[in-house]
Amino acid sequence: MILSKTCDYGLRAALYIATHEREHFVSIRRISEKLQISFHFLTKILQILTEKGIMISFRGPNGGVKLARKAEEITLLDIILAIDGPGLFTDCALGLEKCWEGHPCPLHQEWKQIRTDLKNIFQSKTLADLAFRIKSDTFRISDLAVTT
Amino acid sequence: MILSKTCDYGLRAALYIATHEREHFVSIRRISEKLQISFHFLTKILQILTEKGIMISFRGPNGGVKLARKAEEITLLDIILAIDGPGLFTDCALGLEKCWEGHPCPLHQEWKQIRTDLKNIFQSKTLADLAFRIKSDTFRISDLAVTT
DNA sequence: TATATTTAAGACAGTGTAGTCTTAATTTGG
DNA sequence: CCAAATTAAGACTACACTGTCTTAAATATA
Ligand code: SF4
Ligand code: SF4
Repeated sequence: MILSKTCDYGLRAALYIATHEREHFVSIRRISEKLQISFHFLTKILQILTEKGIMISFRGPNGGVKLARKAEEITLLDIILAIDGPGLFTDCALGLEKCWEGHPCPLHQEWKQIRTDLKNIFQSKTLADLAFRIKSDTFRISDLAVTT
Repeated sequence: MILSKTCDYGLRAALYIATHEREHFVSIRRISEKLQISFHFLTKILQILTEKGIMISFRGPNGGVKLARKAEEITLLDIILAIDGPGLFTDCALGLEKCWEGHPCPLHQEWKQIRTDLKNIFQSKTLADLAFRIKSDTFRISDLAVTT
């Protein structure tokens, strides 16, 4: 898996939130049910996103989490960096510790290109972009056929 | 990490072997020292490659492992599939279990392309290709500066 | 104020990957 | 045949990632 399971859950939750009103808090319980993710586990993941300033949380009745910025201003990369860190975009394909340019591993060129492509994709897609696709009902963020 | 550590070790060991004579067996002890990989762990990894028919092993003095086919005929993909399996080239970017084309996750297009690019790179590079780069002494397969 | 709702925090368990160690089997060479 | 070298096999340990559970803190509303 290219992203950790934790990160996949975080992305899917963020997309669920982005497909709903920005003004309301969405309860984690609800997200966990809709996306079929363990409630407690998801709580911890969203706490990370809250600490990192990507989400805002609120306790008590009608509480939950919501996006800290507009969905147009949050990229997938923001969430991936918050949860998995930058490793995917910096690590060596062969697991070498030090990547000296000028004396790199033999996959240098190809891998560097792939890493760049990957980063560009995640950086160029905002939550709003994907939320739009999801709302069109052609795309889904759960193994269930329908997610409301 | 895009490949498991086990797979990185397997690839690096295969590249080390490919940079040496095809006719001789190379001892696992030597590979582990040159590449700074735990001997016993590497033994198990190379056993996998032997089981899968990518390597041939031989016990006793002057024993070791060697490539079962010519280095020109073994691709990186062969080794990755043997160790990590096909998941990297088939799994969903968001971790969904089922990937219905026609109702996929919202990263469908982009991710499918990246997966294809990745597979093409690994499939188009043979051990011989990379061994050539390594022998030119510009590239390395260890954190050490020199690997003989 | 009391109760219900909801996130926060942290302890804890399960699982899989990574790594270590011991013993067995095979082969060579003296 | 015997000793040394080397892979095979499997038990075992260590650690990180995933997931569960319990208790605390904050908030709304009746
Ligand atoms: S250049 Fe080579 S050594 Fe450096 S990160 Fe890329 S693949 Fe790894
Ligand atoms: S199309 Fe979408 S759902 Fe299917 S594997 Fe690709 S990313 Fe995953």
